[in-house]
Amino acid sequence: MPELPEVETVCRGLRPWLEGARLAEVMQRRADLRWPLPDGFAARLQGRRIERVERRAKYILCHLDNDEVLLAHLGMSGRMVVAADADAPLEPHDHIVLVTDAGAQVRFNDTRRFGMMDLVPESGLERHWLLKDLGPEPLGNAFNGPALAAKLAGRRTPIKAALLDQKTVAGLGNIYVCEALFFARLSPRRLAYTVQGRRAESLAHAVREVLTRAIAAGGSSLRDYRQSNGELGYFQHDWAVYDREGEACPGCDCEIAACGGIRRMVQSGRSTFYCPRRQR
DNA sequence: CTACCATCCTGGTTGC
DNA sequence: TGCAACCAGGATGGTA
Repeated sequence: MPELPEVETVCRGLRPWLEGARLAEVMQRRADLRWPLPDGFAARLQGRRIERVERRAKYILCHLDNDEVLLAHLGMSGRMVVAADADAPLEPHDHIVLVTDAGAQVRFNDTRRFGMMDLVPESGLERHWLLKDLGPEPLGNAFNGPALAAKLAGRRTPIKAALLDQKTVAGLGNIYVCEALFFARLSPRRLAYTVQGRRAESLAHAVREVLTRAIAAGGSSLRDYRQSNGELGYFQHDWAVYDREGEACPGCDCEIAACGGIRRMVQSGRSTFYCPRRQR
């Protein structure tokens, strides 16, 4: 699912409804998502004020007024839906419902239930087992060519797999890895340790660029994903290679009949889309 | 370290 | 049309 641009869009959509609001009521409709929810989950949220909504990688962090943080991940199919009508009946897979003192409702809906929520003390946030090994934020100051090169040094795994690894850089998923490799003109098969110097510079730049453009478009909408106001993101129309097998490469001017256009292959069990002519 | 696989779930699409 | 197989934006954990 949702990768960094979609999660960023969700956070931006939630802020007007949640920041500064107090949770008047929290409905927990099942005991577990991907993992069990913590003991007393709903009761511990009830009455708390949400001070800030932040994003770290693909995680949503709601900082509460008691120095705890509501940590959430959307998994593959998770959505945060702001209910226009608070009386509207709950949908299937609406697992958690937050009701604010202003009467707004945020419903966490997750069909495949690969998402998670947890309550974490602010002081131990960085040491949380899901956060402690995350690499740098790709849009932060710590992410650049040399930093990426250092992470890739010595790694004999394909660059595609290295970028999907959240320890290398945090927040990329299958779509944006394919897109970034295309713009950096690097083959997804290239071994990670060979991406150094100018290539690492170019890749770091491509990652930043594609994420920035995707956020500006409100993310990509596949089957499940919508912005929290119900609008669709539209970056899926801007994909250069993802889900475009057989189409013409937007960077080459060759005849499709001759080159076959964009290819699809499977790497570590996931689809990779690329242009074999342009990406080396 | 690395690759590979299974796993958690549901639902939409494809192919026979 | 029916039904089964396959596929999907994520991420962990085990094995060899």
